[in-house]
Amino acid sequence: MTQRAKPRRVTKRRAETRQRLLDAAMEVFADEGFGRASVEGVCARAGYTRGAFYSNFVSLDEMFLAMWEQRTEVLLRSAAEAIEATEREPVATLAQGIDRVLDVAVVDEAWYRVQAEFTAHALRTPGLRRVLADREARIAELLLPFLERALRQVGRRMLDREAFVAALVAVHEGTAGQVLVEPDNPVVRERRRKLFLAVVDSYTKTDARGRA
Amino acid sequence: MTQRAKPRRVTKRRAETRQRLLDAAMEVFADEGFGRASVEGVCARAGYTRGAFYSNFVSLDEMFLAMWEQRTEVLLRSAAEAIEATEREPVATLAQGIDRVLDVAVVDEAWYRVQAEFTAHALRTPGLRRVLADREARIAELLLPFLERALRQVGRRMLDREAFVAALVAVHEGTAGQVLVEPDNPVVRERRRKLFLAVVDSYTKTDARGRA
DNA sequence: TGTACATCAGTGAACGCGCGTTCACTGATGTAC
DNA sequence: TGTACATCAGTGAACGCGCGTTCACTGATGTAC
Repeated sequence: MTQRAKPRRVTKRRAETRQRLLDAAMEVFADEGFGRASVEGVCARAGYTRGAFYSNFVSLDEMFLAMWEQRTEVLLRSAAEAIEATEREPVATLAQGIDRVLDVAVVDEAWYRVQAEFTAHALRTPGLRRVLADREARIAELLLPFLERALRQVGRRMLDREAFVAALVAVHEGTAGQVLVEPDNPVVRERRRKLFLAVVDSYTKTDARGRA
Repeated sequence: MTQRAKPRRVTKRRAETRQRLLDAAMEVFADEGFGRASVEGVCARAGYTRGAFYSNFVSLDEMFLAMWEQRTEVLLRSAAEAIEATEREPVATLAQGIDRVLDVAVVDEAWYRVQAEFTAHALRTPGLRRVLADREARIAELLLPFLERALRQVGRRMLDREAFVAALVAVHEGTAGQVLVEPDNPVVRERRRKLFLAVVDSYTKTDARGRA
């Protein structure tokens, strides 16, 4: 029974402000950490006064969620595009397929930091676990068709689809942390690739029909 | 040239206070997040006034590091003990060995949250990456002898020792997150076990000598 | 297309609170004899 | 073992600042004619 009947005029300027604030939030959260970030700090970085924040968000918590969801969405979309580009050039070898997976699963430090803090935050905040679970489901949904096709091109097929995707995600997150802790050590990055290969090898088998 | 010549009397009472503050910090950081925690909050939880904090620590940052190092130390030690208890009852099957690994790599929510935030914090703070890297090295040091022995008992040996441990750690951290996001879903936990098994299988081979 | 008007978006000042940090002080603890 | 003394550990009050939050106001933006 709230008085939100009117559809509101809203528009361009407002949308831009909101977006600039969200972008500034990403930077500030990555630099200082979510917990240490202040409304004042985010607004200053975006070039607004604090009032602009309250005109667009209720709290930093709400803003963090909005920012995280938007960034996640963008990441998934760009991954989807990268994957579609695949359609044209089929995968020739398993190793080549792994490289494609690694191209999609980018290791970005700023995002890793934010993601780590968001996970901790979500585990601490009642309704947010589901948000993380849903994201994992969306990743699976997005990745499976691609994996299926790529594997077929190399004469393989998945044994347990869900478990396979979950394993890839776990390995991505676990090794991303290691890569960032020792950013200048190429051995760590190579181990990451090797572990992906091991997982693909374990969770798939050569297909009777498409052999070689 | 500081005036710290005197060895200071220090003792019991002080050590207890420090410990109570560190314990309170663990609770507060897990509950509210490191960034949101305040000196006041930690002291209140420990039952002291703020002065006690400044008598023992310079800043929350220093305290976080001290607390993290102490907890890490305790975890590693207790893991070492659990491992030594192994000496007596040899491992009969590979699956049994995996169970032992899973017993050591406990998934604890409070600690996971703190660890996630500490990692983000460390990536943000110049000298702290090394601390994380050193920890991984210590884990390897601790785990390798155990893994070697257990594998021998099952007639297997490691192909690349360092890569193997790194893979186990990555898989532990990646799947721990998944388990905590869906704590009531037994499938997720089972997938974790399965992934550990896959890794062990990939990074080791049956030993020519000790076959069956 | 131009103008007059209504509504909105963001400003900036104001208020107050929580808390970081300091410090003189006192009860606790260890030491010397 | 007991006592007197020195030093320390933690207290609690005080100060001030950063910042969250509110709100009357104004320039910007869209709408109607």
